[in-house]
Amino acid sequence: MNYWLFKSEPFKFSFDMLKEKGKAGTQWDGVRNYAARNNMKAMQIGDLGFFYHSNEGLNIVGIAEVCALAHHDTTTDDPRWECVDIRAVRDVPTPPTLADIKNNPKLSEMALVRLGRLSVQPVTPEEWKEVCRMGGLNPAP
DNA sequence: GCCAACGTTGGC
DNA sequence: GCCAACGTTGGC
Repeated sequence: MNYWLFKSEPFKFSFDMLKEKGKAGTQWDGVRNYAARNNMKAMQIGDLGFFYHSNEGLNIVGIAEVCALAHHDTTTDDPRWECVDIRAVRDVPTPPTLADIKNNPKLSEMALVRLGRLSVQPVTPEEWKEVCRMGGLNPAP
């Protein structure tokens, strides 16, 4: 089991919209970055990921689960681009903000801090536990 | 709205 | 295959 972080602008696709998709979830399409795509190709069914709102909110608002392995992104004809499907698992009770994360020395190596523009990021188990603790999820899922 | 970071493109 | 130019992202 691995941990990840999905970034989205809430006015384009928010965590609430993911929740409305229900158990079937939705394909995480539109990613046109090789590093982000490679992360998705490495995902397994049942992997968990934080759902981060960029531009507005700047916080980790929910937890999502990978429910389909990487497959062709149907929003393009280009065979290079693949994506996984994810579904909402639960809200984070007290969403940690980017500032909170930057202020936590344990999280100074997080991709969210170091590689701000990467839209799909790996999260280490230590970072996962720490962010869950900050978010009011204890023990971590 | 500005600007820094960084990925991509294209000329050589 | 290098590197400058350019475009996009995203925090502030």
